[in-house]
Amino acid sequence: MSKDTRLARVAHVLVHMSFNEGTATSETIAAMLDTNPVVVRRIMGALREGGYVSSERGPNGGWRLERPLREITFLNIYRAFDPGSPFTIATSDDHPKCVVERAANRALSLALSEAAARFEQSLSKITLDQLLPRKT
Amino acid sequence: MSKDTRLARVAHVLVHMSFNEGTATSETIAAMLDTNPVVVRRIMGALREGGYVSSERGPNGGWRLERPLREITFLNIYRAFDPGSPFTIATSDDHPKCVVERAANRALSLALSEAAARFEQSLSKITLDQLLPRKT
DNA sequence: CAATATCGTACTAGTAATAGTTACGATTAG
DNA sequence: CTAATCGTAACTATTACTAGTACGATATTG
Repeated sequence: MSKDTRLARVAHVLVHMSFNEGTATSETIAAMLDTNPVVVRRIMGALREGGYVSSERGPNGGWRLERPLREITFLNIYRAFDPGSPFTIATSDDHPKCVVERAANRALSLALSEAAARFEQSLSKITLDQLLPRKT
Repeated sequence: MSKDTRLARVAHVLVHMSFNEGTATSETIAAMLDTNPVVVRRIMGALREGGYVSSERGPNGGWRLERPLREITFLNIYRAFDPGSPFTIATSDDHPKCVVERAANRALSLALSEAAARFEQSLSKITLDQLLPRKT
């Protein structure tokens, strides 16, 4: 599978958007990310549902940042994408009735959920304003 | 990407192998996992390098468990597979010179490595003998 | 109302990892 | 020598993504 880079990319974009009041079009943002406007619409669309950005159609439309950077965390963004498991590792399903397989799956699931909880905890501490360049 | 189920599957197999002294052929193990002997050889081959199992060729050959279950942890198995990142999430690489992107990548990398450390810590506490059915 | 800018979205293509399969060679017991 | 078994290369299938194409919907402007 190719990796999911949406979180890092959109964090990057939102910080740049905060530099310019007004709206940025999908095309402009796509140029920033070396990609296609459709990719941008998909990513930004997910954030819109959480109220972090808004969009307007038609001429002079585009995307607008709706919250200050310090009020948006990596966890907010991560959850906006409605992600499945962030792991490439999963339990097995060969013999669902085998008590040994079930015990192995239970142990692995616990380790995965502990790691996922730690990941979300770390994400919750990162706000977008922390990404601003220091003004020495 | 399809998910990596090797850890759960091989843990299951090793526990069953402990029930029978002697060797188990790749074919026998493959039947247990509903798969093909070649898949088994690939998975078991990785464990052989860590000394957890050994293999013998020729008639009456097969795979033998070389360590007691309580001395094999999920972390031992996980590392035997020489895994890359266990995450589906990665940093972005669109504008490596942009200070904002770099800051976003740094923050995300830290969260990922904290979660990975937690995962390995959890795996290190699971020994295979914990998967044995309780004899009430 | 016409023209154009812009988002919305369904559909297809590309990608990267494990899983599965086939084929065949190497080794060893008897 | 024969048969059982592992070793491994090469190829295909599956899965779950991201990336890209095409076209429709909507809103502004004159």
